Amino acid sequence: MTLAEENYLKAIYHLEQQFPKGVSTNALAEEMKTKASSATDMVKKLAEKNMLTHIPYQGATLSDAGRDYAVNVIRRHRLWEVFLVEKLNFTWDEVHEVAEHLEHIQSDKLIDELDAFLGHPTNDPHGDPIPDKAGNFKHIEKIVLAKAEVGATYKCVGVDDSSSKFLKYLDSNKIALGTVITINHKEPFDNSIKISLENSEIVVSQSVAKNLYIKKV
Amino acid sequence: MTLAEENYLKAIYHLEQQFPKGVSTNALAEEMKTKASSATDMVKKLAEKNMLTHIPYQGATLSDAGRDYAVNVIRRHRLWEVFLVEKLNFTWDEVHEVAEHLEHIQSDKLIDELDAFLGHPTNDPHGDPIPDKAGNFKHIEKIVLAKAEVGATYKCVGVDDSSSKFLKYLDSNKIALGTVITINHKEPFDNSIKISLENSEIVVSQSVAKNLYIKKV
DNA sequence: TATAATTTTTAGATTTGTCTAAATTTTAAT
DNA sequence: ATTAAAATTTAGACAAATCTAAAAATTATA
Repeated sequence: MTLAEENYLKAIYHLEQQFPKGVSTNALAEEMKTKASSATDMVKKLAEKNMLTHIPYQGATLSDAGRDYAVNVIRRHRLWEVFLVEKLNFTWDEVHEVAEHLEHIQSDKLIDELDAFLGHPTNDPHGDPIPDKAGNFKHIEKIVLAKAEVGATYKCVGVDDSSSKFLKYLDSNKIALGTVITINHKEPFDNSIKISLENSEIVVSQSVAKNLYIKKV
Repeated sequence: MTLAEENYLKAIYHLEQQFPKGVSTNALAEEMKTKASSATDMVKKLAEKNMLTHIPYQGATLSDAGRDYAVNVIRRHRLWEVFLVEKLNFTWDEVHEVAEHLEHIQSDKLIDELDAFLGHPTNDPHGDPIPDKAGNFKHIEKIVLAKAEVGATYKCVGVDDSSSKFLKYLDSNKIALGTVITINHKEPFDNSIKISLENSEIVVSQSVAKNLYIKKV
């Protein structure tokens, strides 16, 4: 599996959550920031390698082998993210790019030892679960802040958008994973939400509310 | 700089120690396990990028920029080797291959933080010096075991050949970096050397003696 | 110093992953 | 049910890094 192939597998895996019936060429091209013709070429190649099935004009669906492979790449990525934050003083908005490179290094011993060195972490710095060696991982029952009930109390458990901009916004508002918040008011006009933190009360926009995952405490 | 370019720079840097007047195309091709025509192509490309000067039919010499770049790749490689041995339980014969990949990841913060995390090590697991951030490193005054004096006592400080086979040979004979040895006898017939270790006396062949670096204690 | 042997370079082809532009298929709209 | 729009695929081209085979330059030899 080449670097490009691994990146496509990962992209298809992510898109399958959103489009379980098959990932379209256009969606894949957009995710990979490339052109539809390139996506078609790669999908064909991955189909040849039995990593996915492709019905022309219909879409692509990962095979078991392809899904396993993608999950393994995700495992590598998330373990490196934990390493960067916990051992090398990276902040959660800095890790993604470097982990994109580290994730492609192929060595089972490397990843198994890294996993042990980190104490078998179950979640990466953005709250996403880390698959174990067999590819299994737990879904936490999380909801998006936008769907929170007024008056209830929640804990922040993850982000949908892990762009540097969004993460820095959260930092500057003292919102981190584990932060406990209470929903004070939902404004119907613009879908903004007023929340209480430990020492502050802030209003977050709809776009923030749609990208922050929370869980009832 | 692409991955291939970095590998060529490193190879030319190593060969310059042996051929200070210029690295020949054939020597470079052999080091890179490729063909002379490929080496020519890459040398031309690196000359375009001002990483080296190339006189056709004469050889290649790194520019200051090229040498700095090569030293930086070597720094990355050796720091990762230390990480693998000290933190992830790799043995000194297992690290090279994985470090070959890790060394190409481009992130100053990554390497600076890794360096600090490891406590600014000065030597890699094979005894080779690790350049600091500015590219400076100390040469230890070491000699090859083959040149040792009979009766004298030395400390093992490095290896010339870091192949798994050679390192495993040293392991099985309880020779590690830091091991103190005494030279008992040099056999003129086959240039083998009889040495004493802490709890044993062994005879090493000429090829071993030429690949183990030692230093007077 | 010619000539042979070796080394190096050039020329042209190949693979991977990408692109643009054109052709084809599917979906949507009238 | 046609036609228009959108999505997808195909065809052909390109850059990077490699290869083989042939040409050119250098070095060694007789």
